[in-house]
Amino acid sequence: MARVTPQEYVEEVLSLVERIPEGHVMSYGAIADALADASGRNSARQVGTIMARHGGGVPWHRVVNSSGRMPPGHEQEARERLLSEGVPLKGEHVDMARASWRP
DNA sequence: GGGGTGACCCAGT
DNA sequence: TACTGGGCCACCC
Repeated sequence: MARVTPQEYVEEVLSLVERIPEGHVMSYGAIADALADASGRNSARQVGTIMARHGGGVPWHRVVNSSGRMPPGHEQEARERLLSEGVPLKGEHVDMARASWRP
């Protein structure tokens, strides 16, 4: 029983992404877990798809996978932005141990 | 109506 | 953290 429409779920995800403080990042799973009850479904994969389709208006570079890996095709851009915000990077991936953030 | 795809995750090694 | 294998579910053809 979906309490919110898919569009509202997208808005929830984008809203949470905008809430991520500078210098920190959040994993897709963490976002899905934080909004799990908002729609009754929890799948990091759906969050990733949402970001791919509607992440153009939010700091998508602050969202990475659990390994600290960046979205394919935007790795360099994400790396530059994270570095500019002071996010601890470890080579080509984010240092989750220090950058991971939780609402 | 059926099948493949993907900005992923977890457990075990 | 890294690598492998298996699972999950909305979206697209």
